Order: sequence, then C-alpha cells, then structure tokens
Amino acid sequence: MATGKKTYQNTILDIAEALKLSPATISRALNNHPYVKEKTRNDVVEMAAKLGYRRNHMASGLRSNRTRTVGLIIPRVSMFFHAEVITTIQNDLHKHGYHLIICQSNDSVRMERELAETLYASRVDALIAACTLQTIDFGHFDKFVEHDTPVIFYDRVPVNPYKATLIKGDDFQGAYTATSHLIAAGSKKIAHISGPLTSNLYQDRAAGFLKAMEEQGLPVNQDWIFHQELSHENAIKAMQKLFETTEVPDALFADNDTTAIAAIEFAKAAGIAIPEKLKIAGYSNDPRTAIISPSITSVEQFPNLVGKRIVETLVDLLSPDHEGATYKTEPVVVPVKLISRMSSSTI
Amino acid sequence: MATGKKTYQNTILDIAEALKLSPATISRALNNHPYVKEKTRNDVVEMAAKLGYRRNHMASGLRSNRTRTVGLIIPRVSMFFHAEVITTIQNDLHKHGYHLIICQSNDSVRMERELAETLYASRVDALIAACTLQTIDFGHFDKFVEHDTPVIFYDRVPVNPYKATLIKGDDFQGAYTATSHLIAAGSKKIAHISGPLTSNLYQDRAAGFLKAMEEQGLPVNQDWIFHQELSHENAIKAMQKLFETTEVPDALFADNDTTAIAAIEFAKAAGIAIPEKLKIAGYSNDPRTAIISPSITSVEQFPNLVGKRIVETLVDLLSPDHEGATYKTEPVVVPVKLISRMSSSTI
DNA sequence: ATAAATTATGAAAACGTTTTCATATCAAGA
DNA sequence: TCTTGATATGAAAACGTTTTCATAATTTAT
Repeated sequence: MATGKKTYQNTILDIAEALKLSPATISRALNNHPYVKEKTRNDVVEMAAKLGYRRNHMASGLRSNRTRTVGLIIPRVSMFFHAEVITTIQNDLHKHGYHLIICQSNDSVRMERELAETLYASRVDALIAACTLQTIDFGHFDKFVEHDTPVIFYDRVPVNPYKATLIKGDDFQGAYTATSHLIAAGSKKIAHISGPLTSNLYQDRAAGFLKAMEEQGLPVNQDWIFHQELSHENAIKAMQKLFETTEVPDALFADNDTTAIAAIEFAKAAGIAIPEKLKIAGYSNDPRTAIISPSITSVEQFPNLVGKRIVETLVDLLSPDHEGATYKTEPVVVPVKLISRMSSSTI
Repeated sequence: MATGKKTYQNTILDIAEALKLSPATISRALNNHPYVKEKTRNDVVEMAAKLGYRRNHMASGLRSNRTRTVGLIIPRVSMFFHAEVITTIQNDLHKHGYHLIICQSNDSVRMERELAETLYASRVDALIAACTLQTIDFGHFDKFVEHDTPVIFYDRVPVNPYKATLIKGDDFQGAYTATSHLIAAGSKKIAHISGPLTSNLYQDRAAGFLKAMEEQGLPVNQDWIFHQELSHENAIKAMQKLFETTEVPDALFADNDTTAIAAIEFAKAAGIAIPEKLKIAGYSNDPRTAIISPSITSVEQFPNLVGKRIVETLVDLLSPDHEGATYKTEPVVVPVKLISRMSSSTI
C-alpha cells in the first residue's frame, strides 16, 4: 500500500525480476523459442503459473503484428445452419488460443463491405466469410489477400477464381440425391424452387437436379423451375403458380427448408395430400423439418463438420511454420446426406 | 520503392507529418478532447479520412487500458433465444464501435469459469453472461467486479445480490399469464413441468404458476409438478408419469418449448386429443411452436428487446462521463407476451 | 589446445497510441 | 498595458510485449 506496487496484473517483467532473468528471455521461453535452455524454460513456465501471468494480447499484438483474433462475417447468426457452424468454429478456435469476432451482414452487401473494412482495420489474423447472396463483386476482400491474411469462404463462395480457401457442402450431390430419391419414390413430374443463380450454391443444386432428371429420362418443365429469393412469401407465390393450371407436378424439390415448409402449408390449405399427391424434399435439415407433419425429407449439411474443416484449415494456414500460399488451391468439399422423412414416403 | 516508406497502414504520425502538427494533437483531435481548436480538429479528421487512417486498436488499448471489446458468455449460440439476443447485441455494439467476443460454455460450469478467466485476461471492457443452469457460485466473476469492469447478467441471473446489472424477462408474469390463460380456456387440473429451482428463471415461473392457480382457487397437485432439466427425454418421462394414473391433468404448462413439443408428441402417440382433452402452453415462442400441429401457445420473450436493453445499459456504463457504480442497482425487466395458438384453443 | 560453430542470454529499440507535463497562445478583466 | 485564467499545442514518457543486435557461454571440429 505504501509502496508503489501495482496490483492489477503481473507482467513479463515481474517474472524476469523474480527469476533474475531479462524480459527477453522470459518472452522467448513463453513463445517456445528454440534458443532457451530447458531448465530456464521450465522455471519460467512455473513462475508464470505461480504469478498467474497472462500475456497482454494488446502489447503482444502491437509488437508482433498478430492479434490472435479471427474475424467472421455471416448473414445472420440466428439461421440454424450458421448458428451450428459458429458453435463449432468458436469452440475449436478457442482451443487453439484464438479469439473470434463475429459480425453480421444482415444479408446486406453494403454492410458486408463495411464489416470487412472494420475487420481489416482490426488487423484480424484471418477472415472467415459466408457472403450475402447478392455478393458478386468480392473486391472488399482484396486487401486481406494482398497483405497475406488468409481468407476462407464457406457456404456461399465466389464463382470465379479467388486467392482464398473455399469450403462448401456438396451441393451438386445433395440436389442430385434428393431428386433421385423423389424419382425413386415414383415421382415423374418434379418442380424445383431454387435460389438465385448468382450464387454457386444454387447453380450446383440446379445442376444436380437436372442431372438426376436427365439420367432418368424425365422431362424438365421450365414453368416448374423457379429462381428466386427463398422466402416464405415467394414460396407460397410459386406454389400458387404451380397449382393454378391443369397439369400439376407430383413432387417438389426445394432449395431450402423454409420453402419446403411453406409448400406443406400451401398443400394442406389447398387439400393436396402429401406424400400421396405431392412429394417434397427440402434442403438443410432445419429442426423444423422433423417437427412439422408430415415431416420433411431434407438434405443434412453437417454444419459441425463444416466448422471443423474451417478451423483445421485456418490453424494450418496460420501455423508459424506454414509455407507457401495463404490459401488452399483446392476447395474443401464437405459431404451431405439425405434424411428421408414422411413428405417423400411411398405410402 | 527506393525509399524506406512502409506501405501497410497510415498512422497518427503520418497525419501529424502531413499537417505539420504533433502526434499528440492528432490523438486529441481524434478523441474529441476539448482543448483542440475547431479548425485543427476538422483538418485532422479530413486528413485522416483522406489517408484512410484507422486507429490501431492494440496500440490504443495498450496505452489506455481499454480494448473496446466486450465479452459474452452463453451456453450455446445455436439456441434460438440466444441466437436472437446475440444478433441484436452484436449489431448494436458494432454501431457504438465495440467488438464482441462470443464464447460458449456448452452449459458446463467448468468451461464457463475458464472462459471468464480468458476474457478477463483479454481485458474486455465489459462482460455479458447468460450463465449455466448449474451455476450457483458466481465467484469466477468477482475479478471483473473488483476491477470495476461492468458485468451484465441476463436470462439466468444470480439469485443473491451481486454487484452486477441484471437483465431478465418477466418470468413471473409470463408464467402467471400463461397459466391464467389455460384456466380461462376451461382447464382446472393443470400440471407444470418446470426447470430446476436452482435458477431464478424457474423459481419465478413456478411462483407465477402458483399465483394464478391460487387466485382462481384451483388446487395444486404436487404429483403434477416436475422440477427437472428441460430435455425432450425428461419431458416424455414426465408425461408418462402424468398419464399412467386414473386421474389425469387437463392442461400442461411447460417451462420451455422443447418440453411442450415433446408433450404434443406423447399426446399424439397416446391418442390424447389436443386441445380437447389436454391444453398445452410452452415458453419462449420457439419457431417450432408455430410449425407443429397443433401449433403451441407460448410466451414470447422478445430476445431482440433483451439485446437492445443490454447494449443500452452497457453503453451507458462504459461512457467516459459515466459516474458512480459500474452496475445498475435495479434489475431491468423486459416484458413478455403470451402468443395464443391451437394447443390451448377452446374449440 | 584453439578456432569455429552453436546455443543461450541481455540491452535496447520498436510497435502506435495516449497522457502527463511543460509551454505557448489567446481572450478577458483589472 | 499587464495579469490572469483558459485554451491550444508539443515533447517525451509510458503501456507490455517481441525482436534485433551484441555478447557470453557452451559444444564441436581441427
């Protein structure tokens, strides 16, 4: 009290003093620098623990120009798929001593651009991004690439080559499997409510759908294919269009579960029996698909696996002895799996 | 190129040089220090914009001992209520120039303790926490309080007085309203599946339930009251107990929607008509409650409002001209609202 | 045994800000 | 006009690390 002793947190200098060593040695010992005697390192680690030393990230980051922080930009944390991905990313990154700063674009390109700017200014060590569906120009990520900050895109990824790592679900396979499943269940006249083709996601799913149809020699009715924002309202509108004519489809492949749910609601209201008259498959395996009746067949995307892959990749790219480019040249593809439920049952 | 000019980011020194001023003045101008001439400030701000200057958080934080970062500890980001709260907190904090570091305890007290430790070491300017249901000892937050770092608890808050700000839903009112609603719909024999009484949440809801029953002069059957972890399995077990005897309840008030959903499933399987033979009300207004059939009456907690209140409070407590304690003495109570659906309908 | 190479440590600078202290300028009061 | 007090700026220290450079200690090669 009478002394000028500070009471807040112990620093590297306190350890140095206690051990009669220089701060430089303490720093080296704590950072696993090779040129530190085994005994010295042990002493330091022990004393650090004893004093309850915690590295000051700001001082460390200022000097070394590394923040041990990763930035994440996503449309919304409250979307089921993303919430699950984040859960894993956050948990796994924490194990590796990294912080995660989560930012939401609210599906606005302008916001996404602004957030990228902010995160760049915050000197994050790496950036993870699931872009907006409207993001076509990826210029706001250039800064990162130019300064060798790894960028990882997942879910919604650039269509054109970009110096970043891509991690995505197997959308082609998912759509192909779902469509094949509907066909195998006896459907012949299949409609497809898809998202906008500006996104790789929906391009791939559209291709998977077409491949399955073609493979089974089924005609594709262009009036039954919709490319639109996958909202509840849009889905209802599409259903109205589909069922206002005399010839109606006997199955629907929807690119997300919100659309599939809306379709069920519409069918119930219109007295269309599911799965007898109309079979439905959705995408993402949202928890709601298991709850609604009839329950909805959907494509599981394994968000936790996606998160795991992201962190694995990142840790590799950020490891001090990583060599070469700051991105993987080959996209990492995470498998998907069809979860079959009542909405596509044969009875 | 030939010059030693660095190309990375402009600093306060670059602005100083460009304007023939000292770095001190630049800093003051940028931080709205009163003793800076109007013209000077304008010049500085203009030049900063021109040079694309962005404050280096680490240098700033190191010197001023403020990180402009807020820590958040929650059980899981993928729970609907929390996902929504986070969405708002993150968006609003961002507007005020704060970063948010989100950490998940996975509902483990040990993890929660560890995360508190980490966030403390990270020198967050404030901490927001939604504790584990098992958290009874709040000692791991003492450090923050002792060092005048504001702590805000929401949702699950300490029962005993603690030098922190409490933000919670009106659980008493929610339970009271839901129960009264069931009674008004004609129910007389109401069961209650509640969470463990170690948490304020369930204490308040239990009290609200009892108040409503008492007020209407209805007897409370202790065999029909459960205090347990609110999982799907536990809910099914409770339902089995409730319906294995001759005298069965005609309504159920469930402390969360997972339980209410399980109850619906059980009732469907057991051939108990809802709402004719059994009326059900849940809690949280999870999206699934609107989807399932029959749809479930539930208590909306306005997560976005909770998030808004949290940030408001925080910004106030962190504002440089805030005086007095680092916490609010009175808890902030966010209103709730009953959403009436089919599961409690009178027809 | 001596030189050379390797390993281990310390001194001091550096990172980019904020802040204290000193000093200069300015407006107002006598 | 000269003080005074307020306003405005600058010089330099400080925050806690990491890192460069220099040097000391140790091992290996000759």
